[in-house]
Amino acid sequence: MASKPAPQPTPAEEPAPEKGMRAHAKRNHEKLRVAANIVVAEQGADASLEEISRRAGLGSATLYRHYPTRLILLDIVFHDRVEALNAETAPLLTAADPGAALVTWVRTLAEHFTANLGLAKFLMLAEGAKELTSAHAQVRETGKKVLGRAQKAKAATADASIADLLDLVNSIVLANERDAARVRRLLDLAVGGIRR
Amino acid sequence: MASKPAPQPTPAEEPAPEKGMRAHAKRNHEKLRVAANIVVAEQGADASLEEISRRAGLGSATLYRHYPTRLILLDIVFHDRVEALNAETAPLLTAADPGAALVTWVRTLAEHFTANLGLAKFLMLAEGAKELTSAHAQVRETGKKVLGRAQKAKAATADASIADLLDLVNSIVLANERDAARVRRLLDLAVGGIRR
DNA sequence: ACCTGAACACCGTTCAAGT
DNA sequence: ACCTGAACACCGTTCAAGT
Repeated sequence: MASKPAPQPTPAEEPAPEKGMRAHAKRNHEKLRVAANIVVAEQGADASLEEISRRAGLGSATLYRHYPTRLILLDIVFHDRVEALNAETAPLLTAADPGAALVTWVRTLAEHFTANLGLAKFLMLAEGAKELTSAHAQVRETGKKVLGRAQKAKAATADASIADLLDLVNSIVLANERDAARVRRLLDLAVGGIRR
Repeated sequence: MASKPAPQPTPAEEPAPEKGMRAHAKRNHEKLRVAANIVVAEQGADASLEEISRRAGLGSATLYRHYPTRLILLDIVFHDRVEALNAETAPLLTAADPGAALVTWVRTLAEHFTANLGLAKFLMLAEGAKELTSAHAQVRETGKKVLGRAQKAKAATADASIADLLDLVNSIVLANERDAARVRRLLDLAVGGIRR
């Protein structure tokens, strides 16, 4: 058992060997991620970056080094949530009743959006920046198919595109993000229509 | 004609007589109002108060003296627009077709909201702060009656309240305030419903 | 009575200087 | 290679000091 394998004579003036630096940076990365999760949960997509670095115990410039843009940071924060949303809506693609599936799709989105403050705005920002990763693109793709199936079954108006539908959901969520019951009520109204 | 009615001996250390001061203050008031109109038209309800005072050529503290809260300032800025909206929607209360009147009411609101950046948010803020002046209250009252007539004629779902309807309109407008065509499209969808 | 510079407590973002 | 204090250009709001 060669327990001490001839350590490289690392100069004293260097704070740590390269491997140690990377490990240190990695720990900071992680600290920032954890802090971002907390602060974004509290403040949403517009969370103060200063506050995030403060909670991580680091300077704000370090946050910028690790996450050059807000969108990149939000992408890390919401990655798992987007995947969970996709997993939950996937079965709707083969559901027996396409009309009911569409309603469920809208309600599931609303649930995830109100349960995760900032998620709706993040998806909007990601679309606007055309930085769609596979995860976001899949939200839209699933929605498109669910809507298409409902339209083919004459269970949804042919007028609406997936862009319209996502925009409608996002608008209602953004304006009422902290009131899940209200979001659900307004979405049900919009899906059912006001006029008779 | 007693032209010089024994003027009070105003001390020299006072910069101007009371009447002059009031006129001066009134002019500043007006400068701020004009600047607010311009900047709010550009930036909406969240317009920078610093920018408004800068454009008025005054210190921001002076703005606070004249308009202690943002809501008070917005109330001045939007007063005429709210009255115009009320004037335009009033005939809908006696329109022949209550269902069509409801659709027109929604579209008229949308037009005014997109034509006047910040108006939708101002009305929301005013409701939240319970500082409804008669002008805002009338928007709601007219809407309530128009909706009620449509419901009585079985031309609108009995599920929707005026609060729901205003909230729906406001949500869609706020998220798409700079794209009037998009607002109209999404509102038509919501009024007509997605599901068949 | 009215106005204002300056202060205070915040932002987001960048960069020279440190290790 | 990585981190950070400090700077820069902004906010909204308040207040002592000026006239």
